[in-house]
Amino acid sequence: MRNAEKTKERLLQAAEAEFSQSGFSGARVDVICREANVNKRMVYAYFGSKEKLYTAVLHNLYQRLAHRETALLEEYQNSEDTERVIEAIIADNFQFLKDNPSFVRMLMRENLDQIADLSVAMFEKTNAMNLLRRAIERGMASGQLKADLDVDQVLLTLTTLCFSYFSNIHSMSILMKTDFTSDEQIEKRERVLTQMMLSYLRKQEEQRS
Amino acid sequence: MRNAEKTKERLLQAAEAEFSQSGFSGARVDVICREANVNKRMVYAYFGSKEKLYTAVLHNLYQRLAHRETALLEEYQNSEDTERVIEAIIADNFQFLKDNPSFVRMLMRENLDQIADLSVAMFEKTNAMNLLRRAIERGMASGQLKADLDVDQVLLTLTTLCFSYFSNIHSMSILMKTDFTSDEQIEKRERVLTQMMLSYLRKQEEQRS
DNA sequence: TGATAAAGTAAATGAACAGTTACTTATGGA
DNA sequence: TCCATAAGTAACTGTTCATTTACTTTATCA
Repeated sequence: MRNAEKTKERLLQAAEAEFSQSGFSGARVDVICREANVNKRMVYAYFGSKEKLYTAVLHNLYQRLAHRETALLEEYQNSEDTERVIEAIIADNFQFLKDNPSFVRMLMRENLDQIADLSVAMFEKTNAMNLLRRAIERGMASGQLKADLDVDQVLLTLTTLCFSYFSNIHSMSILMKTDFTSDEQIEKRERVLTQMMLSYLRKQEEQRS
Repeated sequence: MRNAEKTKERLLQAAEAEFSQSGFSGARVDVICREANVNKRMVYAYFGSKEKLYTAVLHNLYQRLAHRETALLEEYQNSEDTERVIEAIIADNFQFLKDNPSFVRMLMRENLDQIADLSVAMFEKTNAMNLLRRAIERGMASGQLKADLDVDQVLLTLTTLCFSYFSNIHSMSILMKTDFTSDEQIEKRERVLTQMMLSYLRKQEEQRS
């Protein structure tokens, strides 16, 4: 009946929903407690303050991301097939962002608010970026990809294209009168982006349909 | 000494700064008043409520955008040169987003919060999107561009790439250890994006260096 | 079994804040 | 010049909310 771990877990989950929905200052500790079915007192017992609860939520989300990235890295770090690696990274990104809408929202808020130190620390450890960078550099060296690519710009483009599909999905749906939140549209977007990026990166003579 | 118009204007400007900085619930009416050097009472006399003040700020920003877009439309709506039109639209987007960081922030917040009715209404009137659509369709018909493009996806890509450079500029600067806010980097990004999009859209045989 | 520490509750406290009220001062037309 | 009205001020009100306090219940192990 009494279980500190479970209670913490429920608080964390409710907090993730509330903070990603309403932001730090918009979020209500009372709402979090109501949703979690936990007494307000426990927030302070377990987390210390609203702010520390927010940080815990953020930390938790970055953990999930890091976990996926590690798996991806292990699978592909020795792959010679540049195009497969790029495809896999895009696919992984799409899957993660689709499965974790609150991650998308929290990251948007981090971009708006101040980029908490925690985020800075996590960004610096990110693996997928390094994997992608190495894949592109290897592809350029081996002649699979164009030789004159600006690697940083390519990374920027690719990362940005994945993330912003999800972060601007609402305004874009209105702007283009299409529901981009459907699975069908998400899959389509992934396909289009992958093809576009590959066709841009590939050497001309290796161009395929 | 007393001037209702000037007072309103000062309030609006201070409100734009405060709302885009802190969001609706994070923004403090007292801060807006202090910055504007205006008594709190006047917010309620002139705008009615915090919420209506927010709406006025948003409206004002959309007006600025619409103004630019109309000018762009007049200049390019009859142009036959698809590539020049695309270049001009990207250039205009970059200029506007660079000059109006609070627009970027407010739009991010609209995406996060709920997309106010006002935003929906403004999105529906947007001109640059239609101009771009027509330019691409014309380019496809005339054979300047690939014939099998998915126009909606291209519009999505282009709009997104411009906006998200500015909206994610902070996390990206950290992630890639580069200050993307400098004029130099902004110009570089515009150049790279323009070239990338054009090289992707062009028919293969018309490919240039 | 019963004492003690952990888990949980309900209600209070006080600060921050949006919105109001009652009042004062400047301005411009009669 | 004076008065009607618009512009502006300062202090107050009521609410919302994060955080605390004082108290109760449950579990565990000596």
